[in-house]
Amino acid sequence: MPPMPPPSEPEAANKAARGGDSDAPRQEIVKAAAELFMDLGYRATSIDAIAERMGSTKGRVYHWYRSKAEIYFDVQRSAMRRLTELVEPIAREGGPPQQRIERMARAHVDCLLHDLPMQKVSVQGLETHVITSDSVRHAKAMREIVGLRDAYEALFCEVIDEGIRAGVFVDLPPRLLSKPFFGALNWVTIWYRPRRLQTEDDLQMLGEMLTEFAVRGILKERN
Amino acid sequence: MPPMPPPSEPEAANKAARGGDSDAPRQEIVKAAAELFMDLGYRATSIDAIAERMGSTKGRVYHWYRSKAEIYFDVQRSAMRRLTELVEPIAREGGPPQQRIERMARAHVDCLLHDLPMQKVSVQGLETHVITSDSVRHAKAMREIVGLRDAYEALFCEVIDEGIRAGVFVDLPPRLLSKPFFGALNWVTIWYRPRRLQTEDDLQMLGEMLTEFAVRGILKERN
DNA sequence: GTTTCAACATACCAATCAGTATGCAGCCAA
DNA sequence: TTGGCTGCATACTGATTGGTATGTTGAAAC
Repeated sequence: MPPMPPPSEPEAANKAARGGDSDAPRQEIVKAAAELFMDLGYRATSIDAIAERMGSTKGRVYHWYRSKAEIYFDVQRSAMRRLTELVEPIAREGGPPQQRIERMARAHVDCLLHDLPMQKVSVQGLETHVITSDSVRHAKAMREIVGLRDAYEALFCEVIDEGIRAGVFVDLPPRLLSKPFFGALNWVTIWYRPRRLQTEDDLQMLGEMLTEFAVRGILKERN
Repeated sequence: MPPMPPPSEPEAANKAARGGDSDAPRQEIVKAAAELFMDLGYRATSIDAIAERMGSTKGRVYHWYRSKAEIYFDVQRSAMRRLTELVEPIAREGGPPQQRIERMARAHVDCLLHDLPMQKVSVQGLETHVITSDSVRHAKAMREIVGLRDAYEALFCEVIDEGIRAGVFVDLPPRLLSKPFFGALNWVTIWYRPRRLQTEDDLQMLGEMLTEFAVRGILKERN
């Protein structure tokens, strides 16, 4: 595999953007790691492979991260942050619950499809494979990730609850109803493989189709 | 972990039941392996751990299997065989497509829930993590598993196609429509954790709820 | 110009683990 | 009773890999 050219993105002037923590080199590592986690899984991905994908060596990775698990948790954080940034504004909007949940689902799927590596790692229960190896050491980070996911799913559950009380969604516990709802959407991370000839239009149609399926699943039939 | 007592099942008289291949000790290994694959993932599961779970040692495992990948493929085969045995008869029955697809989905979910370890390993794209390590050596076994899964999914696609032509299901390619359909059902292998206080009734209600959600997703709305 | 330090690269270690080689007990046939 | 064979257990090896310890370099600070 030929070494990748340096990213040469507009990397200027975000040095101390955040608390001095989340940097540009860290994001590059997270991206490379997410791609490998997606293809090989967490265990099978070696730090050397992550470094090689960036055209560097292990030293660089361990300069920015103290362990592989820490990289993994950053992948999770990034994924949840992007989803929340996209979906939360829609959830806070007004309007009928049916339209809001549809727009939220659509944004959710679009994010999955356009950021597949990170989102695939995040969305599947891959975490269990990590915690079991070091259940004690990373308990705090695990709780944080679980908290982020719970808060994100709560956005949907609240809108679903609204729709139930309005009588337009089937009358079941929102927490339970959200499971197959997310299933219909998130399953795309399991079966979908990006093709060469796939256009942006194809992705849009796919997103629309999955969204409509999921919404039909919660809509009460109106005879 | 205390060593498990010997299974002491009715293990008599199935010695040469099949072609002399699939035996009772092999099934015990497959079961132990499936449970560990589910909890830890393929890579993180060591042969020693599989043996320890059976109260034996590595020698026993390697007496019946030549590699870890071979065990993995047997888990897949067993899972697909059970599903197909349950669902195929329903698919071959007569009756309206809506009722048939509902019964098939129900049988599918029930099988997932009652055989979680094997089915979870089978249903998720865990396979990719295996092939990438030895893509050439296990290509044949991989093709077999993929073939089994394709044939199984085709059972659903055919009934869906019937329903589309009858005008009761939404008019989309069955192959595509089946993706979120399976997603709504299969996602249960990701979020569901068996609880101590879970009764058989709870499982039944869960299966019913997921099935109804999935069927609503393909049903054309009748205004 | 030299001190300092961030940002890496290189070399190395210890642990894990798939797979192999070998030992060994019991059973069955001759 | 012996020879062979099945069904394991035990001992061992080579390869991988997470993590550490130690160089090295370029540039800013003074």
